[in-house]
Amino acid sequence: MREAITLKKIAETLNISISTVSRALKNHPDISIKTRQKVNELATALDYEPNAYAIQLRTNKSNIFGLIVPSVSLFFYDSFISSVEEECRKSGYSLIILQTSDNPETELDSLRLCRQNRVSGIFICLSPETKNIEPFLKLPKQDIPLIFFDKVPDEENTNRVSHADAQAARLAAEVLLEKNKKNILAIFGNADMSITKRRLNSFSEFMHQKGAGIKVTYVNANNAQEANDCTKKYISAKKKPDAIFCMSDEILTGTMKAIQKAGIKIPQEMGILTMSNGFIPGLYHPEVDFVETSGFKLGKLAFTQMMACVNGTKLNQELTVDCTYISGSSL
Amino acid sequence: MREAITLKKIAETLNISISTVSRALKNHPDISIKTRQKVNELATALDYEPNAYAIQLRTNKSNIFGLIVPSVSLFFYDSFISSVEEECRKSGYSLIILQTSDNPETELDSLRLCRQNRVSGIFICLSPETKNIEPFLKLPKQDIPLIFFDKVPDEENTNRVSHADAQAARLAAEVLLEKNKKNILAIFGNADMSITKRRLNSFSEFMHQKGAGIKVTYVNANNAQEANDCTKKYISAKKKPDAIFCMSDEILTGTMKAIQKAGIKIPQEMGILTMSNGFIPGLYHPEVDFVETSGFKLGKLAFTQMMACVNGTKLNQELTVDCTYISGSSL
DNA sequence: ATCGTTTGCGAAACTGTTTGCAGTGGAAAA
DNA sequence: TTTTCCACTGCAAACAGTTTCGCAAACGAT
Repeated sequence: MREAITLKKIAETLNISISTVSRALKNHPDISIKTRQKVNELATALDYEPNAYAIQLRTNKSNIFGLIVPSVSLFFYDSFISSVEEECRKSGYSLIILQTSDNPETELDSLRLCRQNRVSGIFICLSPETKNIEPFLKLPKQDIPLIFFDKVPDEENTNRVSHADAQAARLAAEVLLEKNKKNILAIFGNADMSITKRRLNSFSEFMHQKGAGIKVTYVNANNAQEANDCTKKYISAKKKPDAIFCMSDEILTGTMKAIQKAGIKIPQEMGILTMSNGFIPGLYHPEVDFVETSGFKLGKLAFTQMMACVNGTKLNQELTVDCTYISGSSL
Repeated sequence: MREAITLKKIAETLNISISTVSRALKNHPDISIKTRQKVNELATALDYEPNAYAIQLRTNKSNIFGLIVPSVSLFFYDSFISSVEEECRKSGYSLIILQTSDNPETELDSLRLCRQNRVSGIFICLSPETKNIEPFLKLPKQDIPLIFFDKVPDEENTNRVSHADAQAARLAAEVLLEKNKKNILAIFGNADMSITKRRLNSFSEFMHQKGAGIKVTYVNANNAQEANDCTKKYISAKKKPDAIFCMSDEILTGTMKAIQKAGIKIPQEMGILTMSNGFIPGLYHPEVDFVETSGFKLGKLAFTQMMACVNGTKLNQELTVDCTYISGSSL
């Protein structure tokens, strides 16, 4: 094992003191230009890089954020991560990524890892299984900023970023109304998740208020397969729905499978509307209309809020990304 | 800013020395059970976590790997990352993720960050633009294990993991032969990438040897749009191909767009075969046949090779994941 | 009473970097 | 000659944790 290059090694090689080397590398005016040149040359030759651990130990600041997510490779998380990493890089931070597989225990392990690494802040998307969020709420008290994203808890006085779920679901309902749909199958996700509740409540509230004469059937599906199953059931009924609303990409993929298998023509026989970042809707033909919920935008917002916290601003509120309707050819 | 909990703080509170606290927390037999209990209680109450930086500084080992990738949110990378993270977690490592956007400069920045963080090893998928890989080849000389994955360079004496591209492309060609296709449009990726060369060479070699009477048209497409364009061109020709082979998911999405738009029936009018991890092919109806190139498997293999390096075994060879044909309904 | 062993704990060194302070020379000013 | 000043450089402490070494005190055996 070759030892790493340190200030000490450079100092010994040049027969000067460590502090001189340190200052020379930072172009400190105290050090003579001759010495600075010598030091810089040797440092470059040896590929010297300062030891982040020593700096972090000294300053008690880490320049690393932790990002805890159910899975990297699931629908929208990748784009969120991509977006946050990009912002981190711009601001000189790095990102440690931890997956929980929706397991609350693993979530706590990840939290511990973040704490051991003295991260400057944590982004977390809670798993639906997590009931006790106390360990997370403790963090801000220890001056570790915490940003909940996407699946945020209801607790007030926390930093949360999410899509404007209510607005987005309402927008979806408006679009369906405008397109004159009269018999809608609306498929939502896991009934326990607050994101589901908010989307469902807003959607149904709007339909109650303005949707006179419209029949809406509400269903919960926990995954793509369940979405597939219930779509199959409803489209083979006598009175088929004339439109299906899917709350998410995951549900859309299940639903589309059933529709394509049944050979139903879109949009002639049935309309489709989903909520998505647009990638999956764009794969189908015709391209599926969607209310855009962008992981990229959410990531940028989350990072902005994180930086505010790091800089001492205590927001402790929920910020949301507004959603827009992107027209496809499926309605 | 509340100060973090340290051994020192616990020691002062209990009026004992730091070393006693350290030993007590590790259940060192030297320390009396009474003292151990006192210390453990207080540590738990204060949510003490050892400072990873202090440990890493002393031991010069980091328990962190760096993973450098063009983009987190692009086709197969998410599943690779997911897989590597999972393995890291199991082995007590963490993962810093860095995106390069296929920019060689950003690649070098990421490398520097990894070095500053004294990562225990680096996984990297080079961007196609990168011509000079010298900075990366230096790493192993400094005892920083380096694993190239997916888009690996040709250099011998490096650790590489990739799909068995030649075997996979040959398998694809075999399948097309078996299905009795006679006029094949084969769309490959960026002509500069070694992964493209290997797949193309193997595919065409097989066709030359065994594909008597089969017409194969080879095309390169740099992205989904180009794949779409060239598919459109060839399927509107007088003598349509009876099968299209896509080298990757990215190409498949472009190709499928053109096929669906043209209303061509699959598999009756045209067969489709792609190389993929299976997610995207499964979205279409009928589901697209593919030769499986799994990011998950590749991630596991990469991690295995990394651990071998960390443990001092110098492999310096290319390992490959064998690919299998997964039958869909598109051939 | 003396010696050896065990128990329980503390002091100090070590990791790499930064930084305030304290020199050390040499030259110029008095 | 002496004082002052300046340009340059080194010393040492601090960050948090681990580890080595060794010191006391207590206890039993001789």
